[in-house]
Amino acid sequence: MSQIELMSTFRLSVDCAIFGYQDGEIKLLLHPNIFEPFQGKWSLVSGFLRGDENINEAAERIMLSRIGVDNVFLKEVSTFSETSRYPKVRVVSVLHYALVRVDELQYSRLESHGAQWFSLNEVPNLIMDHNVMVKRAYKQLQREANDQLLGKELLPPFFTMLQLRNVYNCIFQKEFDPANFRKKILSLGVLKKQPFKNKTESKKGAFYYSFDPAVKSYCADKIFSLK
Amino acid sequence: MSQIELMSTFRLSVDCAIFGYQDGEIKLLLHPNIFEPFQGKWSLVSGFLRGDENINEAAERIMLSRIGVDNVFLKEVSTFSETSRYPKVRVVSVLHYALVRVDELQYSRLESHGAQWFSLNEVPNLIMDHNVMVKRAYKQLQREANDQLLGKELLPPFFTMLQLRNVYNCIFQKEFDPANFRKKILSLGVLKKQPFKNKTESKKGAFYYSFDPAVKSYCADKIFSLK
DNA sequence: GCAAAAGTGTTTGCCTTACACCCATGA
DNA sequence: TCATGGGTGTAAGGCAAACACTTTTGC
Repeated sequence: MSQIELMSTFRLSVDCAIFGYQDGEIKLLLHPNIFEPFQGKWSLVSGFLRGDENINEAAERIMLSRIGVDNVFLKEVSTFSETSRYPKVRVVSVLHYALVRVDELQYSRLESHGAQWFSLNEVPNLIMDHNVMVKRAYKQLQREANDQLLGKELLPPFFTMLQLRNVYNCIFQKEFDPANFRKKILSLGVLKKQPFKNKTESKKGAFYYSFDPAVKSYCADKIFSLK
Repeated sequence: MSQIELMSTFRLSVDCAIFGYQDGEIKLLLHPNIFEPFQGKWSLVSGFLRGDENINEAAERIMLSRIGVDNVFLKEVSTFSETSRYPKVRVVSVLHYALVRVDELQYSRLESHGAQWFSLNEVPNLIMDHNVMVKRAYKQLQREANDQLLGKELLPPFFTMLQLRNVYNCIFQKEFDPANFRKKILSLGVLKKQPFKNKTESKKGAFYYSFDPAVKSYCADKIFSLK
């Protein structure tokens, strides 16, 4: 066993599967890689850990510098460490997933990097093991969307029950019953009814809701049984 | 920003919270650290990633070399990457948890390293952030014990319903109702009744069960609602 | 016979699901 | 007036918690 093998040097990459909600579906933000040998191929948003930050700080820095959003919903998913996943240099990645409001992103910054939103069923071939990462990140998103009420991170501050239900329909790839969805969500006690209506999506008009900032922990138990 | 900060060199540590089941309770295997400045203080079982292996292989190598067991149930939990968590060198850790059968361990190997089993409510002060690691690993164990029927990894090949229930009582820190537990577990359809009984734990004698090797995925949904 | 665990059955109440039904209104 | 989503109500079914009850056998 050579000394190189025992004391390997490598770089730690922080990769972010960034999910947004646009045109009634969950989308994934990709950008073209700028380094050889992957130049031009689509990739998750990523960067290397620096000496003056922990992994979470690195993820926040990368999100801010690449898409210009701060205070992002960010969760660690898992590591990727196959020895041959990157040529020449050993790179270990820590995958995260992020939820962002598409309208909050600075399009100028996105476009300057060539970033684009992709539907989840139209994700192209990505570099390295990034296609596997997308699948795993999405699974974790599904699991956690059932542990707590997400949506705050994907929707504008005020949203209708229809909009929230559409998000959940997308995430879980199923049609929730409108009546039961409403009752279940309201019973969680984390939404605040607003005194004004959205009239663009129905004739009658639907009240807007927002997340009650007074409630910290959204849900202790599972939201849906998903049978 | 100095070059050091941008291109930090660091080592990647693989840490294992090893859980076993002994004397009717869940225990944690610790060993005394051998490196300065932590020499002699209790620590999780850990080692550094080498250049010729991925993280999972490293964890398996460490488990085999330290406690002499192969084919261990191993799950990645999360990373720990505070910049100041280790003096001088930057060390990023990937925490795992492992389930082992206490009787399978080679005691000679354990003792040569000075390793010891600790009750979960008697865990001493550990080095670095290892106490936080133990808590997080245990929480993940709880979550996953509700996603799938564990126990195979902690109990001998043949076990009674009482033994399995005791494991679950320990993991979830609650008393499951014997009748309901039996019905719930058997309804999962993953256990195989054996044609012989254990007579040491009750007068009447309880049939042994084993995990049915034909069943791969133990449980798709939650086992207990845990309200 | 007593105690103690094994094992089965039953009742109760809650939660989910499915769906009926009325409301409001733009086209 | 008709279609569409908003919103409320309710009946049926499934499931889990609580617990009664019988079995078995070492002491």
